Amino acid sequence: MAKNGGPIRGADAHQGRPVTIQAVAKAAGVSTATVSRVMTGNSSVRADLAARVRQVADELGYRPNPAAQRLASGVSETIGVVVPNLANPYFYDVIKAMNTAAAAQGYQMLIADSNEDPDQELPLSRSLLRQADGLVLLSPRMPVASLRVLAQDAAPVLMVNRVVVGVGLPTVAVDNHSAMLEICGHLAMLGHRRVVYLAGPEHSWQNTERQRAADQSPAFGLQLTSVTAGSTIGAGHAAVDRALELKPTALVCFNDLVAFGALARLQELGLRVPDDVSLTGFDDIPFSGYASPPLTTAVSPQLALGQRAWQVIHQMIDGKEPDDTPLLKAEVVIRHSTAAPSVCGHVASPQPDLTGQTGVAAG
Amino acid sequence: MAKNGGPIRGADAHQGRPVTIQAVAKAAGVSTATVSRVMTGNSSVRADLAARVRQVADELGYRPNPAAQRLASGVSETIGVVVPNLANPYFYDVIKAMNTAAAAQGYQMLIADSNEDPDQELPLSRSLLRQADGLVLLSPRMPVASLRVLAQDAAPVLMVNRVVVGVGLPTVAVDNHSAMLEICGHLAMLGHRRVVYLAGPEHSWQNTERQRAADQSPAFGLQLTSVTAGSTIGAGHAAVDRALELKPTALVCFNDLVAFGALARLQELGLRVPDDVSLTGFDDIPFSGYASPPLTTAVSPQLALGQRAWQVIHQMIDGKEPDDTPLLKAEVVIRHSTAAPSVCGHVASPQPDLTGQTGVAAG
DNA sequence: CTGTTAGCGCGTTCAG
DNA sequence: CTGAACGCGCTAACAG
Repeated sequence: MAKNGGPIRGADAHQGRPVTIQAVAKAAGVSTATVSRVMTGNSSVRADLAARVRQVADELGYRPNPAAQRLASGVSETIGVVVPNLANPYFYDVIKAMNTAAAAQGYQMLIADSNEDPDQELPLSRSLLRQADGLVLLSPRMPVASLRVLAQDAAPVLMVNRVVVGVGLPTVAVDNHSAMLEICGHLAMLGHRRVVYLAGPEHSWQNTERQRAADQSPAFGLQLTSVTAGSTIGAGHAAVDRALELKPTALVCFNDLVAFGALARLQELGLRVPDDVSLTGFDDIPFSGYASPPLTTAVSPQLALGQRAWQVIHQMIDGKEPDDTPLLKAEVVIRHSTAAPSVCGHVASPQPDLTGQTGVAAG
Repeated sequence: MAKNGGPIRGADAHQGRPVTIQAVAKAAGVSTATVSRVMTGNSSVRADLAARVRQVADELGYRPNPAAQRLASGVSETIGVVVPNLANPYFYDVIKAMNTAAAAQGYQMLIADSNEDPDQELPLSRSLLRQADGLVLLSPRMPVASLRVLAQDAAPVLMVNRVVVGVGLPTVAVDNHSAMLEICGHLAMLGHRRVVYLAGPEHSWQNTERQRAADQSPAFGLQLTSVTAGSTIGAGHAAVDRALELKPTALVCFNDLVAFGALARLQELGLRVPDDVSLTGFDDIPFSGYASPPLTTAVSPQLALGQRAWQVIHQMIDGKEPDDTPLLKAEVVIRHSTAAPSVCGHVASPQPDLTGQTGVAAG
């Protein structure tokens, strides 16, 4: 009389008690092992028996308890994702792509937001790793020592958009450096000289790479100075005034969000883009093409990145050695926020309604 | 000799075997029950004993297995979230707010994207509900029958931004109707007459509410027609041409994303906002204030909504009857995308550089 | 206050 | 191919 079906002891006696594998087994006149085999589909069961079990399970509305499955098998079909800022369109486009790919294979996503706090990342990561089959770190800002801790757990951990040699973590990343080089080259070709870079978050590898390219721009004849901004619209907005003190003819922004903020501030100041100041972003978030003027930026391939990230982490979970991914290429797309600098410097005098684009050749 | 510590049988023999509660118990010379009590902090344990256990646990790096905890206790400290589109900034801000509130109390978030497919929502919901302590449905599109199925599971399920009477689901929502009424009133006061509403997704309650308000606008003297758009930038972009056939002086958009798309299309067409056509959005996503012109829109309070949603679902999980939440108010914010209609209809002739805002009174 | 003992629901050997 | 039995790691009675 011990285990007779409905142990009425929880609060949910009326109809909420979930159907267990035992209930199905009894109703189908088989053992729980057989039900388990049918449900997982791993072992083989005689066809008619399997059909009967399946039908009974359906009728009873049986759905395995994930916690029990996890405990018994050690598999959760879940991946953890740590992201610095859940409210950045760049990240969530990557997440969406990953999620789509993962969902297609029955995996779900446990997401944690570190709020741009590098010290939060390790604890969050370890916590997720305890519940998920694998972990994806999006643009992690944590110190290398922390990465190392994660790496030696020997669990499937993938870094996206951060490259660190010597830590044994597989990586999928975009080639920020060469795209930023192209952006600088584009500006130089347009005739710009005094340019300022509105830099991103301190611990961001992407910023490091973009900054590195920016620092090389003297090779194109650019005099580039950096001003700290950040990764948000607000940061871009706030950094413009400091940047303008340097009398630049172009502003190169860490990302599109910063460019958005900068654009707004410039317009508040009565400066026109690109007539008075050229402006570039990075990432090509969906809004950038629709801004006015549409932003010149680099298409950081969110979709491909997300898909590739899933592929790699999936392989790792399956115990395969992941294929090495070369850096993904970021295409620079020239839109209307960049043009040749005006002859009279960044504070332009009132001008006729020229549509930009083919402005005055600069000296 | 059965359970002697490190059962070397899995593949991870060297150093990857997690420390179990038993290991801690043995090392501390207490029973597993005591360790459990110390870790959960529910029951009381003699102070010195507790301290010893804690220290041993720390030294061993013990961290409880969540699956086992879940199985034994029935609690996962996880909430599930179903969202129609993981790539919509509006949802993200709500999710981020919820996540922040939830994380502060040790809860995590399992997120599923239904990709605007109403039929995906029920299976996703049931799956999440099996693993989480509660479920939050963001702007669910699923049919009422499905909601009813979820409701009778007697599990904690909360709807956000959808109000359905008669289904027993608690709800947190924004008052879309009155805000939209205000938007229409604002346009009427400016002197607009021919207005078209770029409508949102068919199964969206928010669209229903906004549409309902729009349909009442004849009371203000507006002649409003609706054109189906959707909820994305692309949808707004695509709907403009159809809308313009009606020669409107203003476009009222389902949300800011649609407004963004519409704005871009209008500009491609050489129409100026607001000089030639006024434009309104809804939600006030972070980009709207930075668009050019900045969008007149309604501030759908994402932060408050997310916080409130967490409060309510948390109460439900704790078995309390949730407080009834009145509709949250959405403030209309007038920015620069709306102005009085130009006297000569929507295809304006070249005009002097008037700054908009206080334009000509219309007939 | 503490230890002993059952399970939680399922996957998985191991016999048959 | 199938069933019996064990154990995943932990919490929650129940005794003491």
